[in-house]
Amino acid sequence: MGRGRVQLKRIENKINRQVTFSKRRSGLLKKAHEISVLCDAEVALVIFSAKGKLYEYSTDARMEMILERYEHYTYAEKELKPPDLESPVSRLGFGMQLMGEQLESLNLKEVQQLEHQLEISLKHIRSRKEKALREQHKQLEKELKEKQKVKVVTQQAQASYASSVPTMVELQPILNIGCYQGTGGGHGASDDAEETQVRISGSFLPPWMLSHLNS
Amino acid sequence: MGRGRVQLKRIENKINRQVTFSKRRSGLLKKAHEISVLCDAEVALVIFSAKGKLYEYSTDARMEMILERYEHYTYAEKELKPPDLESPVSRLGFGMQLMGEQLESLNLKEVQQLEHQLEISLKHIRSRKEKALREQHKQLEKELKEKQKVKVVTQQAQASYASSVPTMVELQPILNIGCYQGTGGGHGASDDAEETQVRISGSFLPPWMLSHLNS
DNA sequence: AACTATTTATAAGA
DNA sequence: TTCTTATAAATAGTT
Repeated sequence: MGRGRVQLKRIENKINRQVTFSKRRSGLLKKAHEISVLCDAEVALVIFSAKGKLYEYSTDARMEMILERYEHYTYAEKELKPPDLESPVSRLGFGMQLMGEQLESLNLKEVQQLEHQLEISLKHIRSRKEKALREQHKQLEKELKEKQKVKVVTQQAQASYASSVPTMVELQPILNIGCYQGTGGGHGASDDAEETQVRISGSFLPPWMLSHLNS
Repeated sequence: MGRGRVQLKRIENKINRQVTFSKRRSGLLKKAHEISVLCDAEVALVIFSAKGKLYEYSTDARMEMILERYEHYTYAEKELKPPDLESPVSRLGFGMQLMGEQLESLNLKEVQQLEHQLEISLKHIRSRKEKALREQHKQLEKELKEKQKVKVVTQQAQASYASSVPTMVELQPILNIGCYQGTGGGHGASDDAEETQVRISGSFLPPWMLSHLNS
């Protein structure tokens, strides 16, 4: 509507884009209000400008109620999604994702609280990792000794090998390498009985790192 | 737009209302998409028909994220309410808590993945913290300069007039209350062209909604 | 921020 | 419902 046809693509000229945004925004808000009144519909409209400023319209100023109604309406759909969204890890991932989106808008205090929380969590995780590592070491050592025993039994003269059992220090890198293998998007073929999924949205990377892959 | 002028009031004829709803709905969705693409804006539009059917549009199908962004943006206004358990930060905290409880049951691989994710997240958070710190610093410096300016002015005033003349500092809050400026339906940031609006009982009303009040 | 030439949206009719 | 068409509205480019 105007002197030229509209190409549906981002207006590159900044001034032009700003002016058009201003004009169309008021047009959109007006039309949202009109359909609401004329047709007895309930409308919620949220617009963030490119600069991040918020504009909104909602029927009878009931934004929260309409959004709640929306959440309720779409609730069933979300529950069917594959990953268990209620699992702690998924919830964590979701929180992280949302936080990534909003990081820019958090204030200093919030950011500091988050940092603190993450540090604590990281400490717990590492402590747990150490324990898991130790357990695996023990297991491997045990298996090695078993093998050694067999060797000793079958090759009775090999007693000198006993001192060559790998130490913890030597084992470490092997373990690390072995355990990082094949984690990309796959879930362990291990016990599915446990609900302990670490997979988040098909990826282990925080979603905001992948944002450039999205359309 | 059509063969007759539009009265902004509910269309009483049911058939007519339904037809108009259908037409205007598609028009509204189209325009929401257009402003989103043309102007690089983020839009969330939710429409419930009178019969309760849901129609929606959101930029890049990111409805949930846009609504979260909205919730966060308007958080300040809702500060009086109990903590929002659905907020990303709350959600994150809850996830962390549950995860702590379940840590023991994670295997080594899962724990390492979690550690990795947390490290990345921490990096993001810290980067954001740096930025927030810098911003706060700038703001403080600015305020200091302002105060010093005022001091100079008021000291001069008090020197030449009676001491009962209000200082700028005392006047400021009064001025702010008396001359409240709406921000074009937007909140916060001072960018984007402004538009005069009237705030009534917690809602911003744009000029076009008040047209029937004008003679 | 106003002003128009045009394009778009759409009310009514078929 | 869908299409057609006359007209009202929105708005792109200009001043």
